[in-house]
Amino acid sequence: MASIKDVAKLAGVGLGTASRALSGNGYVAPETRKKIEEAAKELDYTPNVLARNLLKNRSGIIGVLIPSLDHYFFSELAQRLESDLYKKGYKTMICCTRNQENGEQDYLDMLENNLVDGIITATHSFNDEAYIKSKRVIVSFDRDFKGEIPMVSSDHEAAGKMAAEHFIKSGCKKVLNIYGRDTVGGHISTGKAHQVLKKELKEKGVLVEEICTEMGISDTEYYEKIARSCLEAYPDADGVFGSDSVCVPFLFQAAEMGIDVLDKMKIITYDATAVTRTVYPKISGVGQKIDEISRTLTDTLIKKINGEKTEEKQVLDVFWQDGETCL
Amino acid sequence: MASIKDVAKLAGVGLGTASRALSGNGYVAPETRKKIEEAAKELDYTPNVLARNLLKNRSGIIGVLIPSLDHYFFSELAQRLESDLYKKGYKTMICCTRNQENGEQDYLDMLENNLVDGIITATHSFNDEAYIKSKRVIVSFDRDFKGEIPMVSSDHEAAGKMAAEHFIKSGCKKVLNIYGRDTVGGHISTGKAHQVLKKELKEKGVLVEEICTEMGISDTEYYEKIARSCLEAYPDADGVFGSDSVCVPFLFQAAEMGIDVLDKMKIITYDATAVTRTVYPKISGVGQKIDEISRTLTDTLIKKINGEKTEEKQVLDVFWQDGETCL
DNA sequence: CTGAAAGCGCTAACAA
DNA sequence: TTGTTAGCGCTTTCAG
Repeated sequence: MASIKDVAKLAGVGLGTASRALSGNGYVAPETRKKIEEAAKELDYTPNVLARNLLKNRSGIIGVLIPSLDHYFFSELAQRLESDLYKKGYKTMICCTRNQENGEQDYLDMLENNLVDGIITATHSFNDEAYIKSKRVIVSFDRDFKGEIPMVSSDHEAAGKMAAEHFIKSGCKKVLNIYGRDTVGGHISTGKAHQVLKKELKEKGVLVEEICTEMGISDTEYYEKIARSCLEAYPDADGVFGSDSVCVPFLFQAAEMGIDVLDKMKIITYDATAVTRTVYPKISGVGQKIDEISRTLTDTLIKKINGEKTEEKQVLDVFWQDGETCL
Repeated sequence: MASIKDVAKLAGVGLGTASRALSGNGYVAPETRKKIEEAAKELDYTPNVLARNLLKNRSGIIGVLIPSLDHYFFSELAQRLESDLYKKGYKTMICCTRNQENGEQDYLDMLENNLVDGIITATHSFNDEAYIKSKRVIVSFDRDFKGEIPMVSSDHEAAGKMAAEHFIKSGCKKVLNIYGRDTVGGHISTGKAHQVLKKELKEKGVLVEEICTEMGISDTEYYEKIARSCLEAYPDADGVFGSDSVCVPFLFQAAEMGIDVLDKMKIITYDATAVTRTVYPKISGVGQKIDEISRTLTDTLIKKINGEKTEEKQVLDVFWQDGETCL
């Protein structure tokens, strides 16, 4: 591993000169520069970013904390984040906190450690204090740290309203409201959409049945069971509102049970990630603008890194995805 | 940011002693240790890994190069890799090379840069030389660097045979063999499975129609179009072999066109990732053992990091996924 | 057992 | 324009 010292020696110049020539900052005579570049090439020199990082006290790496990658929503979000961060000159360290014993704390330590220049967190599992204690650069997705940490989220309230509107427009009389039990209290998350949906529907005299599922399960069979038991328990339901993980199996379990879902009930999914478009019939629903979320998170993070003032809370629009399962 | 120097000063000890106490290497008197630890706590000291990395010339980070995260197979693989690497004490830097101008080279540079301790590459887009030139630690998934770089892959030949067997057992007479055009010549990849399938089927007198799709497209609509045109062009086909991205839309497009696929034709998917189990009817197919792939890649990489000898080529079994679309 | 000093590879300030 | 020097924060000899 040739160092810049070796290059300088071979080129017959001082250490500083070599550094300036190679890093491109500061004045170097064209001739000298050429000599240095040749020496560098000959020695097959590559700069050691570790040393540079130590000096600048930055690594150019951003930690992205998500529950898991093999989940439609998060894999899309991670994809966008990686891409956006790359464009801004940052590398992405991916940190999946689900399945990992002490993962979140461990990853959070990277900030104190200077291993990452900032963290984008999109998990809900950890206690707030550890985050807030950290004085470094953190931006949160969909999780409210009471103003201590800038947050970006989708307008879950609008999502609930939008869904309610479509159920009502479709003339639904009894809607199954299926959502994951919130593991952390007080955080704004998709739960809000379910609350609003309920309120809106009740006001219009639509019956709402609440079905609580366990959180954080990505097991297909679990959701299939949920779907089956719902279909059995509420044969007269004519509407379903749930996450993609719920609605996709719902659609297919109904088919398997010989129920003509399209005719019998309206399904509205929340998140409307790629699967809901891949399957047939396409599932109608409310979607989060993942690319906009990613861009906003990235921009906010970089502002914070640069010491600029950032907005405390940025709420992004949701959109309606046309499909076959609801008007 | 309190440094170890500050801690030493506050504790009234030498720099080295503080370091030994805090890092746990070397002898320190219990009393002294206590003093140092208290000082560290008081100053809220956290070690700067950047400095440690420079000294040790390692970062504890592994680069994982994949085409994209929002792809069923790769998101699952990335998930497993992150988890396996974490268990071994490494952090994962995720590097998506698709959509990124000069991404692969840029990420590859990280190795030379010392930013990562090793790279697991699962992309097919780049020229081999850049990889082979690099003398550092690389392990490849499903890509043959002619023995220069250890490779892990699935037994695509067995996959082809397995698929053929099932088509034959089901009495198929005309099978559509749908595969992406290989962008890079000579690399072993899923293409091998399609070759073998063709050979095996022909030997048994089964007709095989070859359908070539563009590579690297994750656009649903594109595959829907493919499915439609196949269904129209080959109304008498009774078998389909393709990737998940092909088979899922195929199933649903057929349904949309009012074709009773289950009755009319057998579908065998290759990769059999989670989607193929989520949808109904479940799609039969050949699967790659992603967790085993991940474990093998990780183990091999770590062996290389530790300077141990590694196997040049490790071929892993594929498995049959029972489903409704083929016996 | 402990302190001082050297140095990982690089950049930046200061002279020359 | 260039060379020298002083660190970034840490670990690790090497004396003591």
